[in-house]
Amino acid sequence: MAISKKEEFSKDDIWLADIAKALSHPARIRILKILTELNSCMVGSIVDQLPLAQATVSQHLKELKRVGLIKGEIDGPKVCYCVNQPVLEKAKKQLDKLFTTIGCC
Amino acid sequence: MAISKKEEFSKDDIWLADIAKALSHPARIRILKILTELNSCMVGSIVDQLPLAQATVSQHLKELKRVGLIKGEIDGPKVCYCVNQPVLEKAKKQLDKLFTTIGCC
DNA sequence: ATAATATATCGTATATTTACGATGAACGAT
DNA sequence: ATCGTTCATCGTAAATATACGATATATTAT
Repeated sequence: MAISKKEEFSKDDIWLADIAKALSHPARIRILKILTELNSCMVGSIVDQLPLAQATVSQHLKELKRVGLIKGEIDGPKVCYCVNQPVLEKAKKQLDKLFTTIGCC
Repeated sequence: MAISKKEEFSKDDIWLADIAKALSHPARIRILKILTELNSCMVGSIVDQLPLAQATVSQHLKELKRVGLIKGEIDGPKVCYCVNQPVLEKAKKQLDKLFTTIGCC
């Protein structure tokens, strides 16, 4: 695509677009829900509930981690992932702000 | 990516992911704001405010239209775009539901 | 009819995303 | 030390997204 023009927009818009990108695959939305549903948050448990290979799930987790929506703590050979509430709250706030700005509700 | 697995998720998750995808570029977030700010919503007015070529803006409008977030009415040689409130409201509702589900606020 | 204006679409180049198998790295148990 | 388990990363292939110039289409004005 030649050179990306994304950086020429406002910080806020770039940040929110990036959060939206992290939410733009059903697997990643499902993962967020699974992390909430399960007491355990091992990667294996997530893989079990998705129609995707372990390597693919790992990539999706990486994308969610990249924007800060989840965080992972190493626990022996396992990794325990969970939703990162502060970022989630910021995302909700910014999305609400956008919807208000563009006249919703 | 070989064959997409997106269809193997729930309708709701697919729909919300698709809305998120439409919001996943700062230009498209900016466009939604511009459509609200401007009394006029001609494509030309939008192009003037973005660092992108007309063809590129047209593509972004197409993506927003694809998911129903905006609609365009032909007005002579011009096209008047505006935010599609019902879809916007559904998007907000579904996003709120997601955030509530995953424990936010 | 012709010209000017507004927008969409086509063609194309490059970047990024999605998916997977295979491999590697880290840890716990034997 | 070796083995099994858990997860990330590498390499790779195909799909999709982004960007633009050029062109097509449609309407209004002359």
